[in-house]
Amino acid sequence: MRYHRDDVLAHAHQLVATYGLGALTMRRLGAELGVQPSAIYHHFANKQTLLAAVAEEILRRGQRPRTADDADWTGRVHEVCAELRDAMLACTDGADVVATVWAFGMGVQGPPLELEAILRAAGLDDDLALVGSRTLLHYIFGHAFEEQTAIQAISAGAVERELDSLPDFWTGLEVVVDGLRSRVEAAVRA
Amino acid sequence: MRYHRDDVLAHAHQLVATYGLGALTMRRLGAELGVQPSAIYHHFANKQTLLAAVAEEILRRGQRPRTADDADWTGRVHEVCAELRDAMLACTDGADVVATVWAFGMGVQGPPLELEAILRAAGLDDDLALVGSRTLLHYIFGHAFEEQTAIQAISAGAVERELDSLPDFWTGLEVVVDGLRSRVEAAVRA
DNA sequence: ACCTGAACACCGTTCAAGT
DNA sequence: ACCTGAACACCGTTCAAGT
Repeated sequence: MRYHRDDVLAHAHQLVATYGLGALTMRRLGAELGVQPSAIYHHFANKQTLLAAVAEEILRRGQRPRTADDADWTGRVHEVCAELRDAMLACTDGADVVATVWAFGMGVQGPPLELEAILRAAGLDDDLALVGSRTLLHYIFGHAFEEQTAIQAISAGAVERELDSLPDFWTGLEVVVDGLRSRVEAAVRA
Repeated sequence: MRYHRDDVLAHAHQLVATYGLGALTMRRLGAELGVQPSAIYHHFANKQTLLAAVAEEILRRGQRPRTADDADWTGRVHEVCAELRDAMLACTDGADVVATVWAFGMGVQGPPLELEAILRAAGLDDDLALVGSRTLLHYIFGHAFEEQTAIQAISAGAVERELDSLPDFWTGLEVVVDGLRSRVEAAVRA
């Protein structure tokens, strides 16, 4: 059996989604495809590149059509944040994968660019739109990573942490959005 | 030569601080101490436990005396956030280590508890103080992790990202604090 | 274009046994 | 209490060679 890049990527994504990031191994991926580990290197330069592709795939699968709602910037921010969060939570270790790839500056540029554009359209200058976009991202990544890790740690039996000690996602997001609102109002007044 | 737990921990911390998280290996740690890899397991149950101890050590070394300034809660929040951030940035991969250990719910409880207490003292109820503390933490972890990774990627020659595309830490923190301020003012009015 | 086979230089962890 | 020595079951990556 001979594979293309997309076949290998699909299998890599399925491996992560089903068994978690720890299961994504060049050797295991090769074995599941019935191929030598070294064969993977024909499709991806190294594991980091493969992982970046998996992150993009996680986001791609989570994409939803935007509801045309140009009136309120906060509604548009919520929509993008919810899509990003849901995409990560739909995949085992999804937050870890996406946040790691993002931190290394490899791809995962859709959501941050979209948030930046929304904040600029709301009236913020370029610098503040960048800061706002990144602050939202850090919050979303941090919350999703923590929530996902806690859920998995609990379901794995290592009950060292209680699920109810996890604060609600939307309450925290609202705090950040409130902070941005004060900047938007100041910008609109000027 | 025979070692105690603290000797092993000090060497593990130094390994991470000098060469990064990737250099922290049970085998390498043993080799540097002139001991078999299996000897480490006499002092730490496994690598995860050792890593948690390293995270605590990173925070311990970054501890600073608090300037007694009870008047303004925002000043106290800034102080804790700055200490946490500086502690992580003082160690190679410090943000990665501390955020990972935190997400796994093993230790690293000082800063979040301190932030919670400050927010409660400012007038927020328990739920909002928890949300606020976590939101600040996610922001600090996310920003420090990204900044540290970018700096190291650039200094390693892999210049795929520009340092000036990193938004300022304090501007983003101010956005979150502004969001919290609106909650504190609402709580004080009630 | 896609893959094999073999090798290199590593991992974490366990466990019986030693002092 | 602290460590040895050996083993088990893995890693990512390279590279010449095959079809």
